[in-house]
Amino acid sequence: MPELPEVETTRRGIAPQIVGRRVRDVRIYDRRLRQPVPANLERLLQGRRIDAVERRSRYLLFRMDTGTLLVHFGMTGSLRAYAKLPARVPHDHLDIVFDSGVALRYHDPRRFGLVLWIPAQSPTHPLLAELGPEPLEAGFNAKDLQRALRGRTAAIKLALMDNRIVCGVGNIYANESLFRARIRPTTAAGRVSRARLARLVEEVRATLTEAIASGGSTLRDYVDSEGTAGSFQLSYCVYGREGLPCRVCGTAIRAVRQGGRTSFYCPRCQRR
DNA sequence: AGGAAAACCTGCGTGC
DNA sequence: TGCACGCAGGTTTTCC
Repeated sequence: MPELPEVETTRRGIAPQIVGRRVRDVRIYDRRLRQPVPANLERLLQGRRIDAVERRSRYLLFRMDTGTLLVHFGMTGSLRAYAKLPARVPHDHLDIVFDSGVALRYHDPRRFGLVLWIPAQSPTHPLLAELGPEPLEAGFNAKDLQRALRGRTAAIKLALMDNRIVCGVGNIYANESLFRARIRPTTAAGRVSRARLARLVEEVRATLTEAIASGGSTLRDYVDSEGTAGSFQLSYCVYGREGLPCRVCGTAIRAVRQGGRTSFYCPRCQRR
């Protein structure tokens, strides 16, 4: 499910329901994720109050006085809030029940996701230590981006999806942002001019902001914390549109493989 | 050291 | 109907 807009949509849906609430019960059904769900998670969370729900890159961070619960959705993970939990279905991994009766359920068929505990006194967690700037914050700008990409021969799209350069931009939104900035995904990152990088920064911001406003994208199964589907997939210009006419010029959209992922672009609108 | 490829998983659509 | 194959929103590891 998750690029930044889907994680942020989930955060906004969940936070008002659980901030200030205490964990009444934790039930774990399947610990198998990218790393096993911690053996003592139940004890760590029991009775703790949620002070805040934050997002860094595609990580959700549930802040408590004793530490932070870190949740990542991998490719297919999701977190939903329920006033009353429904019957379990395959790939439900765990429930966190609060004193209000609201419960969060984590579901992840492919198990690329993560549920980890970070103690309050520990240094920056390795997963968070090397992350680049947030794309919607001032740290993501043409000047710093140009410095980061100087001399790089890797394709601009791969750089855009590199969490050390800028975090949270995945395959869908990298493709869409590059189309809107009129930059071909295969162009060497170090060869994109400052002016074009400035345009790219603006288009990444606009694309993500619009996607969040649409509640994210629902491709196969993603729904927000309330179970509502996102609608940004209806706005795609290039993603998943190989062979279909460009919405701007009518030229057939092309697909190419980069870094094991499919890139989509308009050969006429994105010349270099 | 940068960069490409493979690995980790399950589910679904397609084509034979 | 069944089966083989390829592909999918991410990240890490391995290999050149």
